[in-house]
Amino acid sequence: MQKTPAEFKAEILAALAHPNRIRIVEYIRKDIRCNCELAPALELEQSNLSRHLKILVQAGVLVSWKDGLRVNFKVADERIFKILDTATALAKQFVEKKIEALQEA
Amino acid sequence: MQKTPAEFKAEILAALAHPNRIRIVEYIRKDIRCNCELAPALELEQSNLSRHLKILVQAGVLVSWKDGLRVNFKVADERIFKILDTATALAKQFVEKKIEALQEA
DNA sequence: ACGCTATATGAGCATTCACTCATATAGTCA
DNA sequence: TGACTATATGAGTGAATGCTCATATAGCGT
Repeated sequence: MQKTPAEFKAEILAALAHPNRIRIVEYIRKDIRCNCELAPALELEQSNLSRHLKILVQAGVLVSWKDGLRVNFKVADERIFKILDTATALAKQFVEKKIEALQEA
Repeated sequence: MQKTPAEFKAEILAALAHPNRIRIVEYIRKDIRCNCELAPALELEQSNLSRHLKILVQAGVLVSWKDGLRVNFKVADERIFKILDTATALAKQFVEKKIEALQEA
């Protein structure tokens, strides 16, 4: 079945729309990391991390390649960070507005 | 319970990460729309649409105000479109790369 | 071959999500 | 007031998600 444009956009956003996946992407930033390094750093269970990484790769957020036993990852495109940074700015502004509204009341 | 930074970012992305909600936001773009106009235009059941709109408002993607019987909506911030447009560009590029890879093989 | 390390995946579980139908609420107008 | 319109919400359902434990696979070094 053919995917609609909205479905394509939703897919990449859905891949990013999870706290642990955001932590993974931000931890990797410009460096190259392997699964084995991420698990202890982010305190994620190995199989859980592996599944999150798979989701990110399948959505095109990360690219991965094998290096012996390890699988390395890097962020596929700088624009991923633009999305995250914009989301951060919006979230921050939204929370601040809410606090303002509370203080006025 | 205190929300982590990653959770805040994930929330706004999760609000956007659904095909129907993307369609809603893109239909509204810069215009002001009411629930009653969106339902037939997007072919969404009224209660379903109402719930999607609630999610978008709660995440700060849309702002709403009452006007008589109607509830009107507009997109809260231009940067929402930056996120959507970037996601679109990334999705497009990713699909194209996949097709290339298939043709090489 | 063996053991060891890194990663992937099957199965099961609890939770959340998207949807629909029916009903409730709120505002308008005669 | 009552009829009508617009929106919200309770309840139920099936599907998807995130997690964990256990097991499988794959590549290394001895």
